[in-house]
Amino acid sequence: MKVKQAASQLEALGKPTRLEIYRALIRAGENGLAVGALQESLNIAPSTLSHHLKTLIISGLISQERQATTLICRANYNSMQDLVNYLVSECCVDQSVGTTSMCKPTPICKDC
Amino acid sequence: MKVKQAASQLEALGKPTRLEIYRALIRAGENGLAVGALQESLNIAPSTLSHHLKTLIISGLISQERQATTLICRANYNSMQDLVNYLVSECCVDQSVGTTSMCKPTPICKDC
DNA sequence: ACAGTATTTCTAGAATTACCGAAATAGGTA
DNA sequence: TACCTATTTCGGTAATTCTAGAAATACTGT
Repeated sequence: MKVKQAASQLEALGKPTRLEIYRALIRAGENGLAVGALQESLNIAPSTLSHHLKTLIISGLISQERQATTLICRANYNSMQDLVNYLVSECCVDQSVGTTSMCKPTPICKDC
Repeated sequence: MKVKQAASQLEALGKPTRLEIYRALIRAGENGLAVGALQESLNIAPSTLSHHLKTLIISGLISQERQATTLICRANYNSMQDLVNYLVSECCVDQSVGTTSMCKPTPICKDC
């Protein structure tokens, strides 16, 4: 993953409104949620919700599938996985030899 | 973790410049990096770097320790761990029973 | 105290973003 | 076709943010 794409995804999650949207989709699992259901449960203006969904879609974090007149939104779990991996993948690689790893006792990278 | 704090940390990582700063510190491990070393390797104006470091510090993602005239910056690994946990912690909890979990074959939550 | 290096604060302009109401579009159905 | 529901696009305002040069501050060593 390139830094620009990772930043785009992190920025997409960096506003409370969009983070709530995303977490609702994470909670929903593979069933996803309709735009209308999101709008009702989060209580934000339809145009605002649409705007935020677009941001999340462009970043690749979520996707939509049309079912008749409703649009089902789903979190893209692979994107989240890739993003987390990107954040921790180079953990400690520049660290001098012989020092204790920062990653213990709660390692964020598999090599530490 | 509250949504506002998580969003603050994600937003802090959501600009390429700050993400590069953060990743440099992740790579540096527990030794950390001086502000001046960051400035030289990333080639950004000192005032801009200072501004971004402040954002990262306020969000809790990094911290600084003074060593004589230089300030050593370090990534706060626990914060990253908490943030990742927050993102995936409620994965699939609203999902209907009987459906296959989205979390396979690359689970992002330990329960799936 | 003074000089020197390291870093932050101040200031300001350009650019981006959030937000929402109103109008427009997409798809389904009678 | 005409209508209905679901969702997006448009238009505009207010607020935030990025960026960096110049000045100010923090700390050390002499």
